[in-house]
Amino acid sequence: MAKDIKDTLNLPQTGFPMKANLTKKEPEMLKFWEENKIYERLQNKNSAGKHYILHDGPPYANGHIHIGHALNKILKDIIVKFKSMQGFYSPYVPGWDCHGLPIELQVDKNLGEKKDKVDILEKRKLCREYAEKFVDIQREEFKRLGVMGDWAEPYLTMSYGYEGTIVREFAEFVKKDYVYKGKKPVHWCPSCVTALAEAEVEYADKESLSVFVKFGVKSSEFREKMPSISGKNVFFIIWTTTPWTLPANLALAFHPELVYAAVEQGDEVYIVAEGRLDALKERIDLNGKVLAKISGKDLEGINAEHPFIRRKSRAVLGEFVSLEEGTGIVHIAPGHGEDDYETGLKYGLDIYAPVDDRGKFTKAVPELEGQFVFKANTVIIEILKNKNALMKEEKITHSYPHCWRCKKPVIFRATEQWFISVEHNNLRGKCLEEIDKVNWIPKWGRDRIYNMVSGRPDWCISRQRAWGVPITLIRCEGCGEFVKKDSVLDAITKHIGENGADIWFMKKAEEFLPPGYKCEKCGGASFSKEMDILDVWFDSGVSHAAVMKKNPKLSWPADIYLEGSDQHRGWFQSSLLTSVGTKGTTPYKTVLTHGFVMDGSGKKMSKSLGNVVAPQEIIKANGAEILRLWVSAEDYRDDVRISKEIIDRLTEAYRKIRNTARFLLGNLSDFDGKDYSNDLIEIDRWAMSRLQTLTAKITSAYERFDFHEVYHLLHNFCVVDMSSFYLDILKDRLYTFKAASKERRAAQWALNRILLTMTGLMAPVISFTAEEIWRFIAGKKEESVFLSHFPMADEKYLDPALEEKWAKLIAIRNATNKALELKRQNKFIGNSLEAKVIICLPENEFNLLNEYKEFLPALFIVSSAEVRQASEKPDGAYESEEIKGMSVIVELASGKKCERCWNWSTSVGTYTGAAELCDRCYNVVK
RNA sequence: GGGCCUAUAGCUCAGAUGGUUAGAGCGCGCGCCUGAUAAGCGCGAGGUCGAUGGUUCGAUUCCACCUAGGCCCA
Repeated sequence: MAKDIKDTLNLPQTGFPMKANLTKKEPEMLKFWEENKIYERLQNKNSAGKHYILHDGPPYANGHIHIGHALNKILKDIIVKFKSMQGFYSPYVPGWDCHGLPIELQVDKNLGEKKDKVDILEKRKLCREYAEKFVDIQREEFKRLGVMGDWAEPYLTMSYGYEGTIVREFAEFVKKDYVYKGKKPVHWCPSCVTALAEAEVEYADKESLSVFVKFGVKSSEFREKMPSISGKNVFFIIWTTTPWTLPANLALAFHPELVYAAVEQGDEVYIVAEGRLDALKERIDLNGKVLAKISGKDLEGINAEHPFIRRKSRAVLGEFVSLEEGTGIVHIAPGHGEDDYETGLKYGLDIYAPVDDRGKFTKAVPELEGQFVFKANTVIIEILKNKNALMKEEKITHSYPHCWRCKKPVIFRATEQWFISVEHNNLRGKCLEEIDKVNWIPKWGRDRIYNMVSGRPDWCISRQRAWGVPITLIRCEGCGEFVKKDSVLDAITKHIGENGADIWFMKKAEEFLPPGYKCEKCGGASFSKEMDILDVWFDSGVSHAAVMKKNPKLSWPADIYLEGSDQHRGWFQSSLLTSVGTKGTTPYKTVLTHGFVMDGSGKKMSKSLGNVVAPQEIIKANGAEILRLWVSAEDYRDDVRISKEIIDRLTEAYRKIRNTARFLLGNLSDFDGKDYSNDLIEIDRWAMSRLQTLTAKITSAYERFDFHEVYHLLHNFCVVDMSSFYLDILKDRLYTFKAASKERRAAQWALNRILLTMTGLMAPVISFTAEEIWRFIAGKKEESVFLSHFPMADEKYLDPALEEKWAKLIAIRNATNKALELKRQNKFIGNSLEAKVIICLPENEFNLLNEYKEFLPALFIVSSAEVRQASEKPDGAYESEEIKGMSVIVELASGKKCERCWNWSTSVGTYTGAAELCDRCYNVVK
């Protein structure tokens, strides 16, 4: 019998599963997108539309993708999908950065012993294969995330065409005279006779000889600045752990903000930082009287005497000087240290390094010529002693860079390098101007890159490596002049564009020159090729030229670049420099940055801490969809976190969204698709208005790239407006009314609109699920949700006044729920349909609620409801804290429970043959 | 050490030109329902708004310093 009654209801029916089973379903959906060319069709559909170009920053083709890659690519995908659904022509051409050291090192590692024997072309071939392998791996991993794009035709910085563009852009810099050869200190292994990159350096403890050295100062230097010590025997004291760099000393650095003290000891006066006096008392027995003090910045320009070479050593200023060690005065050898080099550039000092490839002194230092630097330490100490310039020597153990191949200590040594000048042609100034034309999101990105560009040195573009695009310059063997003739540069560009950069290593220098070419300077006919490799940042930096300009689908400049905030120093800057250098303007209109992915406690992930979360694991356990939801839920402007709890919470949220959609689908299974908009009752119009408000807010959030708002808005809509309110109330109408009644059809019409809109709104984020829902929606025409237009708020249904009015009704409903809950706790009622409520309200609220008298049982989901004036409040009523003057009485509803609709009614039992039905149900069923 | 940034309930996020008991959702606890059921509904408990000083009648909101954390440099 009960079963029969149930059959008279319109219960939800759908094949849309409650359990998502994402790990299995996602690959099927990917196949659907691929086989049906959804991305391609989306592009074709919009090809006449306004362009919105997101230009992909190329990840490095090395290793599997990590969670940071996933964050970056999903963010890009959300933007591309949103813009595309809005009708913008927004093709996404992914790329990879293929050249460079990490790949070369990996190939070297694989080669083992053979690495130094294999020829450069063979090694380059292996590098290319290695990069290709990881391009393929990463491509599959990115596709698995649900990211749509031109995966079949990505850009690779190692493709011949791209290599040609790199050479052409480099040639542009040469033609415009930005490129020069200069010196810069690099890590150098004197045993392997090679430059080393930072990644090839290992730090290990080493015992060194450290020395305190006196630099004499002519007393006349202090006449004006420190008259009290003028006329005395004054010395600056320095401390160094590399005595061998003393022959290259050209300056002494002081901190501008530190105070320096002149200490009298015997007949000499020593100047050291005041803040080091205590420490030095112990270290070098410095305990004399302080005669005078002077600020560091006042010492600038004073000349000291080199202790054993006839040369001045200038007092300069450096922020890097610290009080942690030494004397607060730092010995500066611009050819042998990073700070030293920077300081040297600033003060126009020679980048001087009188040491050869094998770490031996050159003839520039006659007394040490031919001696290995580390061995020369003791000789230098002897010399210092003889000159009475040594205050103290001692052995110390400190962390020192070692070569990762031969494990021997390395040195820092200035070598010839190629540079792009940032001062030439006011490149820096122009970049700074361009920075202010860009929309930086978040806006502090502007300050960050502005400060970096303001302070950056010239761009060192040469690397002593094998894997990359060569610096394609040809040198006259006779006079050393480089050929910078346009026609020659253009010919080289053509060669490389057609044959790839390998051609540079296959042909002789002369083969790149016109037959019979003679040096324009000296007339020489013998030439050699430059063999250094271009910095890979130049490769990716010119992607705006190699990709945006060349790919006919794209346009220039890009609407947006989107990368991690580390790229303010990296790609954003190299792109800016190359673009401003050759084209005069920035290649991007907007730059959006995201933070890094941290573990659940905000700490960075590391193998040693064991807190690394791999995207592959989350995909396997929860599905890429959860990862996508995670990306949207986090505020990526700051660092984002990921943890089991976060993923668990998101999985819950996902289920809620999914189940809401499922409920809608279930209740639409018999919808006839006709227009019932004229039959809507007020709560339906309220729901429609809420839907428009949601659409407007979510659209705006997407436009502002505030995806976490999209997530919260969507989730809250499902939970608050739909599940716990509208849908809960609607069940009675949907289940118990006649299937084709206009009341029920009106509800279905609204639900259909809600479902369609929600699905479109979620599609850029939870694409798999949106597409899955889309397939279950009857009566729509596009094959994929992505081919449908992004939902637009329909003004006709937007009714703020109605929403406001209903906000009050909802408040009263909430207060009523509290009263019902008390009775439930008392076991007075269970289901709220067992109750009748009597609501007593003050004038305003009474009038409002009284308008809805007939609707109140539905609103409160009770069997009966009555409204009274506050003055009629009986004793023992529940008094609301939230709504002043409101009180509620909960009574048992009169009559009996209708077995069909479960409402209590006095009409139950009055129908013969249908004693278990209420009048409403009787009339439906009869 | 420098540049830039972050810190609000267990989690993800709101919020205030400084002004009554700081919000939401989830989770958690208690309960209801069994016609969204590995679902749905209700109620409730959770926060000295990172710490300390200062400005102010009043600061979580402004300022300074500190701590923790992050990116990039050194």
